[in-house]
Amino acid sequence: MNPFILKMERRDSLSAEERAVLEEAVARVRVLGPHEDVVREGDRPTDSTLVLDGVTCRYNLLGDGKRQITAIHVTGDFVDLHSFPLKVMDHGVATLTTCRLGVVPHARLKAITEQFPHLTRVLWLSTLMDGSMHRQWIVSMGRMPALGQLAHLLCELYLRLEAVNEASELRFKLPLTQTDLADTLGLTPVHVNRIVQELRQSGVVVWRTPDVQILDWDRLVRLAEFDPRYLHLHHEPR
Amino acid sequence: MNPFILKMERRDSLSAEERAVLEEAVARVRVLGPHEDVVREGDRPTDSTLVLDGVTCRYNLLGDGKRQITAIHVTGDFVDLHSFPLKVMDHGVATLTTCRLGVVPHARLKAITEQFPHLTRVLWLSTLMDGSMHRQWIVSMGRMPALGQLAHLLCELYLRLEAVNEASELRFKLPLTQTDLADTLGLTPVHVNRIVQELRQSGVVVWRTPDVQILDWDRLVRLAEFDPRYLHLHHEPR
DNA sequence: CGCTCAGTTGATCAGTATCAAAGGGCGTGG
DNA sequence: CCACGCCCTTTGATACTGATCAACTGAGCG
Repeated sequence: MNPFILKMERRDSLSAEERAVLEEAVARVRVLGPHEDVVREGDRPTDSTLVLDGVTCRYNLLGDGKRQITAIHVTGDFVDLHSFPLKVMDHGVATLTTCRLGVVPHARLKAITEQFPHLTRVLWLSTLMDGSMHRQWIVSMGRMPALGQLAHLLCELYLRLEAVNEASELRFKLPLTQTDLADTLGLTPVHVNRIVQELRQSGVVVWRTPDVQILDWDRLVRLAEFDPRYLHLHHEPR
Repeated sequence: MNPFILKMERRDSLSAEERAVLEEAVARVRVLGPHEDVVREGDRPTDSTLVLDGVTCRYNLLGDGKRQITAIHVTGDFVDLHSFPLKVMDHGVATLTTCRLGVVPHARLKAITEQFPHLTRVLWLSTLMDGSMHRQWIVSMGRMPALGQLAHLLCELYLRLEAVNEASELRFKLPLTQTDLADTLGLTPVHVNRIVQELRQSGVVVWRTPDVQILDWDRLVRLAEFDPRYLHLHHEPR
């Protein structure tokens, strides 16, 4: 099953027809190796991309080559659904690991918006959840120290992976390098290394890349000031 | 005319019927003084709010009372349109100045999604533009020094205000205190004060709150590494 | 006329960046 | 099967941006 269905059924019910429409929306599957571009800034995609398996990110490059990752997308995430109404990409999307990607033509998305109002709201919802995460990242970056910020990212990724059955028992795979994490958190790799060690030494996590095990969820949550509300994990009619 | 129509007609054409539907979507007008709550985190609004006039912000509060503003909304912005699919607010919305707000019942939004697919995509687009701005803020916060970050905010607000005829000739009103700015940039008020002075002394802006005049747009853009693409100011069918 | 709040200034401190270099795991080629 | 090379991680020393603490100014307003 298309994991986007799994993800969204945590938040709302889908009819059999809607599920079928989503399944059929995927025109083909694309496999990319790690660190390849999915779309580049300035592109005008004619398809949107759904992560069937693997980890991708959205990123922006700055003048002097610095990179900022603005979102991490895992199984079930519709990475660039927003390119459908937005038309022109204002950032790039790249794989972090080997990925299986579902290609969804904009024409099929348009057809959905013409024929399936509720399913349209579900697609809309999925982009709004991305927006919620963006806001939460802004909060972390603006007002949390580096350690809290990293702790927050771990909490978020654990719950998101759990929601698509890719994490359980406080363990998950985090196949990012410390440099990727630095670009995500807006820090330097050196500093990321130091705070990872701090998390390890304080006994909150066991972290042997790519395996992360959270030993003390409550402490991690406190460090992060984590409140899962923004993940909108509750099921209700939309 | 409802300024949201003005804003969106910069990005796509609306039919007379669609414009009428948007006009009628506003059930009533609410006037709030400065620094009042529009919605609070945890609320389940039954209406969404459109800024007819004034400046509002979305914000999150942290444990020790710190505040992070995640978005600034001006005339024509649909501040909490996302509360319609999202249902529960994961952040608060407050006025920064006296505001006239249009109240749009979720029931009417739902009716739009059932009957007007193109208009639905336009509403969706408006929330996606918010997402683009969020991402750009993440980039600024993560990879730009404080001065560039402030410069970026000025560039963005100027163009956004210009798009709704509230700014021209590089002049606009920015009725935020330096404390508000600090909460949006993730800095302290003291440091904001210092970088504002730096901008003034380098002759890039004349800034006598609330009046801002940009003297050297090109230099401001260079300081900010500003690229307006993310504002999606281009007109095209969505 | 005094209060309050925004803005300003100065001194010092802390967190993170920068620069430099060494260690470790893993795949590839010899 | 070993050695080399590469990338990621780790460590140390130092620099700098922005935070903190404290106090003062000035304007608006009751």
